[in-house]
Amino acid sequence: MKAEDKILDAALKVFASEGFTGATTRRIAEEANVAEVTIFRKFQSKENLLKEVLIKNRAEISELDILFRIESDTDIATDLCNLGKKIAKDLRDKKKESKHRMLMFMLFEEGRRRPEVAEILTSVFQMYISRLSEYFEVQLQNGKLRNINPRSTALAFISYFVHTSLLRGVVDDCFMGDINEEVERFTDIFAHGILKTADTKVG
Amino acid sequence: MKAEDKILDAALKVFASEGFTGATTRRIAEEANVAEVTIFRKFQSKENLLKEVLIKNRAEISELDILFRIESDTDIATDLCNLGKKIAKDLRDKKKESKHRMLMFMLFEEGRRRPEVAEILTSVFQMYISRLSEYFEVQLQNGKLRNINPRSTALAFISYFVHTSLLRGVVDDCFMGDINEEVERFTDIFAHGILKTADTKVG
DNA sequence: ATTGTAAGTAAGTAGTTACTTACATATATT
DNA sequence: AATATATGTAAGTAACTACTTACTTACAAT
Repeated sequence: MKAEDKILDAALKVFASEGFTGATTRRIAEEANVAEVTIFRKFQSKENLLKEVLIKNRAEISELDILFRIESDTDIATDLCNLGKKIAKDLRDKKKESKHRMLMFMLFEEGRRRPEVAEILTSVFQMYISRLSEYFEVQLQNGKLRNINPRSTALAFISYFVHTSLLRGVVDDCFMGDINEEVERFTDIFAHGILKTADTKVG
Repeated sequence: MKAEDKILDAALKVFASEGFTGATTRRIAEEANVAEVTIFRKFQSKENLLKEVLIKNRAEISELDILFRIESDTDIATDLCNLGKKIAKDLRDKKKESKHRMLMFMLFEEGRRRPEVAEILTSVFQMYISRLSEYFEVQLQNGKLRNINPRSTALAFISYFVHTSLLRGVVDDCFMGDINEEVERFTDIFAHGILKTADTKVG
């Protein structure tokens, strides 16, 4: 792994856990196993390092687009449950040291201070919401859903996952037991909330 | 207003917007309209100032308990909608410069770094969830709800409000139109998600 | 063998920050 | 009037941090 990439990865990690102000170039260098001066040779300034971290991960996030593409199963409740599990799994995947959660934290924290960061958070959310909205829109036209607003519905769905994932980063696992079970419970409520009642069809 | 209180209020404001590390005692002093040295005379250290800010606002937050007490209206959908509007209103109340949102941001941000802060966030959430759970529990025994888990349901409900409130602090209002309308849409879905279907009763 | 490149070591600079000390002033209490 | 208490002004200290400079080492290409 090249020094530049090691630094970028380390920087994301340290920025996410200490915040931009709290992160020191020394710690980033330690984390990356490079000399501190290498950071400045490659990235000129801490400010610019942040910029590059965002650029790199923005690209990575865009590919995440796929995560929100629903593999339709004819059954909406099952669709949502599977999607939910997929999202929840991704937001706590330890293999990639939970890059998405680190990014999420950074975007939320630094977004309040830096418009460029807020702009990224905005566009990421817009992407997620668009994807989900499309799905709801289609199901609405299929006559399977009650009279709901697709965008608001998408936001509500996503809120649960982002919030619990943020919460888990702070209070780890004290509210929630088994994650899959929790997701099942949530998506069950959610699906019932938007579907035309089964009874209506039967009756 | 006494210097001590001016400092505590200013500190919450600055801590919430800049983070603990990013907040300087100079800025807090400016914000409070006191000399910087007064901060140290009253609070000894920045660290200790944070502690006192938490103590003061923890007491204030405990009173918030009332917010989650549901004024029952016999109709669960209406109950939840009213509760939602009450929460949403409180989380953006400008009169108190949105103290709750400032606190929320601070608890989420600093909670990841300071166990004492995480502990507060935990207990605040536990209080909220308990209150709501009780309500769901009762309605469950009244036979009005589907077979849901009260605690998971409470968490899901709260997630929407915390998340949208956090989001609003970063991307202000770009996803959501009129807040009350959004809340109505969400609580409509949510109520339908947990209630025994109307059709069942009719048919 | 020479040169170029990527990286490390070491020392230093300038600015900031938490916190201190010493002294002055205003206000309230006795 | 005298004293105590709360606050301000001003100057300074020690530590830290972003960033620089100068020199060295390792290695690959020519």
